[in-house]
Amino acid sequence: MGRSPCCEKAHTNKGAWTKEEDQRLVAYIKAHGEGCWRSLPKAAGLLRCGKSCRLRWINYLRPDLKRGNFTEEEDDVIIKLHQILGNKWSLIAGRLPGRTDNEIKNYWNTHIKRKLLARGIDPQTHHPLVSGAAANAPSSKRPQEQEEQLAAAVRSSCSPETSNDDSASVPHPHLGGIDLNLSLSPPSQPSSPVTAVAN
DNA sequence: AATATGCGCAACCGCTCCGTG
DNA sequence: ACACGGAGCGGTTGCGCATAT
Repeated sequence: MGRSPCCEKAHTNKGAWTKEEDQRLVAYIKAHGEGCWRSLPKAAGLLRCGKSCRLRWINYLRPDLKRGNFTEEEDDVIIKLHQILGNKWSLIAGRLPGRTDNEIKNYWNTHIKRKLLARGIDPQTHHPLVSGAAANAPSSKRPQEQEEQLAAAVRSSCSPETSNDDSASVPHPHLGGIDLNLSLSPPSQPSSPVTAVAN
């Protein structure tokens, strides 16, 4: 309904990023930090949409990214978290330092889905395929509810700081013994990621 | 060696959420 | 209380590479 586009499409590049564009973006964020994405491209001298810059930075250029293969342990964490959160990739990514939501989403769709299907498990419901997959998907909950559920799980079982009984060492029952450190924290620590860039 | 097919990753698109005036 | 704009998220697509035929 007449919503203004996020950028002037006629004057923006699309498709794969060039080395020069990457360098410009990195240099700008090093110097100024992650500010207003909408105005960043112009300020940085890039013919890109702000959203595109943000995505490129978060998914590829951020200095704290791990990259490389997922470990078995990470696989497991993703599966467990997906069981609780559903397709909330950003929340899942927040529990896996160095991994991005896009990366996890891709990994889920290409590897884990197949892995679960091979085990006879429905990747959406995490229930056995044979029984009618009419189970309620976890993603039907609102994000806030999910966070609250996670926080509650932490308080009741995973928080060594706040709990004063032995349950601190007992992970969430759904999590199969994995300590997920489900504290409510933003995916990427805002402690000046710019300064994390090696100079 | 050439071609076809499948797979994985990077990027785009559109929608929703959230903050601000 | 409402409208608007920006940021963030999830789904989907397209391209390039690897493998099979």
